[in-house]
Amino acid sequence: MRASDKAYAALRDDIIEWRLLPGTVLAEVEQSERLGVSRTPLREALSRLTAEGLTRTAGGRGVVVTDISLEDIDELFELRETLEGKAAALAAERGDAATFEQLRNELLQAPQLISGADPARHDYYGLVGRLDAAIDAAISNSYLVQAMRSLRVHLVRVRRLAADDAERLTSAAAEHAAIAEAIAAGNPRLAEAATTLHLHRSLSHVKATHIPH
Amino acid sequence: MRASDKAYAALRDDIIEWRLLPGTVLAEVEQSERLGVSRTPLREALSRLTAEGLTRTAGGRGVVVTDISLEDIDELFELRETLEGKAAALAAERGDAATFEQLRNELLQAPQLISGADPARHDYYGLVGRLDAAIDAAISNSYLVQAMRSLRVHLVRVRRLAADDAERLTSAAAEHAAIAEAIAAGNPRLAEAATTLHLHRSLSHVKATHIPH
DNA sequence: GGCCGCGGGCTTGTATACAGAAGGCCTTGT
DNA sequence: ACAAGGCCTTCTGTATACAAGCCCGCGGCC
Repeated sequence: MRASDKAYAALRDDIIEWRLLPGTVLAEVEQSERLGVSRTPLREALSRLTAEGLTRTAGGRGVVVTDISLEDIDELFELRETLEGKAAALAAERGDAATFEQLRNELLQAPQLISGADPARHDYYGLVGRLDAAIDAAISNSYLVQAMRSLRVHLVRVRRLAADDAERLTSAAAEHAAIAEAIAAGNPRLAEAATTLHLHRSLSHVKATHIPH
Repeated sequence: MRASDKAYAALRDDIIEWRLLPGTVLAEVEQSERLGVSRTPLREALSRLTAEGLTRTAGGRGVVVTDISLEDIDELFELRETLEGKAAALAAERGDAATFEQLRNELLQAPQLISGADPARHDYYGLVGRLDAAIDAAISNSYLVQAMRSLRVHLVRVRRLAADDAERLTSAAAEHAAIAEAIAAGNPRLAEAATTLHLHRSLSHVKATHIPH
């Protein structure tokens, strides 16, 4: 693995997991020493982070970790609703029914995973990730996929602000199952509606259980 | 201006204007000598281009200019319709009516600019750019704006493939005026519909007058 | 006492030297 | 003659040294 990739992954995780809090200045020499790489690959990592919006240049004083305000969360979900709604609709038109039927059945049994301990819960997140991947593959639009991918980074960061209690995860699993079912049924409008519903509930949950940093 | 910015702008323009054709390999030493900068800022420029999708890494043999296929154009406009449709709707909800009323009036007089020589036509493109900027400002969603901005780079590149005859530009001006009017009227669904109509006609025009490279 | 200007220190931006890896070509064996 | 293997060239990836810019703080001046 390249040193720049290593530095990028390390910094990205530190920011997403809120180990590097908003406002933290990332001086090049300091971070390069901390991560054990030289300044050149570190600069590339910082460029990528800044392009993604996780950091911003602070005019001659290095780059700083960007903040996420309540308005940012609203804007994020507004775009997410647009993109993922369209993605679900396209998947319903173009996707393979059997694939999503299978995912739906697995999602309906997800509560057993959620109620379990941490390793099982990790399996649940993997299942949701497989649904996302299946949708990405079904829509066959690389530009749309890339737009959603760039959003997911921020969304993971926001998710870490909320309390993922078992109750919410159980509801979310049912909502995901509804999306998969609509896609399997080949109903674009229903798939979009199910996605809208899920995202609104997710947003409400995040805003309700918001943990200040 | 930084050397990396200069190299980025030069390469980006060369690619968008089709002076660097798809498949061209951009070796670091070669390009750094051509543009009069060192390898370090040039690498940063190439990273940015690759992140935008204008180039892609060719596994150990530098980066190559990406191609744009017919399917790419379809995918591009599919995403564009989603994003700009939502943007127009949001602008209708949140925008200032007087601003868009003014833009509509100017767009209705645009045929006079289009029929003229090149400097006037440049004014027309500036006018359309002001409409885009007004929509960007009205929606007040930085994530959506950024997603559209990253798309526009590719769209300019595609536009260079089509013949911008006066007839099409006149029609486009009328379509833009319809969008501005719907936004000024505060009608989100109408604004979205007008945008959908405009984009479909643009896509048809591009595909009809497509110039192979 | 407040404001403007200048200098020191630290930061980023750039250039270049070095190392590692990958592809191509030549050679050699079958 | 063809294929496989190794060497060599050339590229990218990394490290470091150098230059330029910016902010902060101090001092003088109004």
